[in-house]
Amino acid sequence: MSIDPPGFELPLRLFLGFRVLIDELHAELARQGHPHARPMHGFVMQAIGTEGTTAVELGRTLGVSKQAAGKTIETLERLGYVERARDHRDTRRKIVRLTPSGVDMLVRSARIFDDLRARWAAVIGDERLRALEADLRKVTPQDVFRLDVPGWFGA
Amino acid sequence: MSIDPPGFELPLRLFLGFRVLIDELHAELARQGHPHARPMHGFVMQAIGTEGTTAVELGRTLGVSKQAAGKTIETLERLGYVERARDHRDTRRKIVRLTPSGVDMLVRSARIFDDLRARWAAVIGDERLRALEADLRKVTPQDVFRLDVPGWFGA
DNA sequence: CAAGATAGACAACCAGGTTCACTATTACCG
DNA sequence: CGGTAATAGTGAACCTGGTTGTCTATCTTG
Repeated sequence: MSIDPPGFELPLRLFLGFRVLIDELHAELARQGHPHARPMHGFVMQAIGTEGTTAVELGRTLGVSKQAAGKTIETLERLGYVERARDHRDTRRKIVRLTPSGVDMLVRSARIFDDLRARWAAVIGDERLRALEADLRKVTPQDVFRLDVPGWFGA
Repeated sequence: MSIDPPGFELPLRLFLGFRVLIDELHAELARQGHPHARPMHGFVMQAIGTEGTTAVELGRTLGVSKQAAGKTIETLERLGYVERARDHRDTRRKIVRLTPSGVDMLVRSARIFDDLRARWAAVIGDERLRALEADLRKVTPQDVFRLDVPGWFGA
């Protein structure tokens, strides 16, 4: 029959948990040869997927304008994570595809996230972690990609 | 004996949970007369506290440069949430203090966060919510203010 | 009292987002 | 079949909120 914590702790803890995972991911990615990876890069590349996509499509997936998506693609291209080729069936379109380096980054990220999850499981217990994930699924939207991550904070 | 979800779901769910709470907070704040409140404003004002602070101090608390803290204070000042007065014992310093409107916003935020937490409790159960918070405390840093919230995502 | 530290402010820059405007290409329909 | 409408990409101008560097004014201290 303990007293409830103040309501503002919950969002803070959620955000801190997110930050801890993301920070550790990128520290480890840097060690594994991806020092320029940024939090949103992996996320965007996941949205690009193995099939490739276009700027307009990516913008829709991420919930940002096509111009913003275009800028992000440019950055990723400079870093060598994606490449663009024109679509021969529709010469307006430019297909964005992951390069081997981009795929490597995603593969490593997946492995690191699994390791981090295992570390959490070791701390709080396997059952509790699964319960935590199940509970969060109940109070969050299903569509995991429409984070509107970029820019949501200042808007 | 179910299969573990992929590790990348955990950070996403944490972030989504955070976003849901913050978005609902600001929708409700807008309804209650604070339509210009932004996610970081409440956070920064919490860091300013009832005692007041200075730009340099605030920057240290938040983990940003004093210039960035100064810009944020300007914004808050334009919105009428804080005011600056010079310190008579050290005329270099300018003390930043919450205005009544700023205090009102914080008070309302606290109440709304409590309500939102209660809604989560109704969905996943009181015990489970407490367990979730307790577990997150185990895997996140104690110092809740050094979020480095502003700008961490792009850096 | 001179030298160093500190507070605040200004400028230039960067990242990433927005909207508006424009071109090139494709799709549709009378 | 051809003209109109829709779509893909790009550029420009602007906003926010961060950064570093520099400068002045004001303590603080040896």
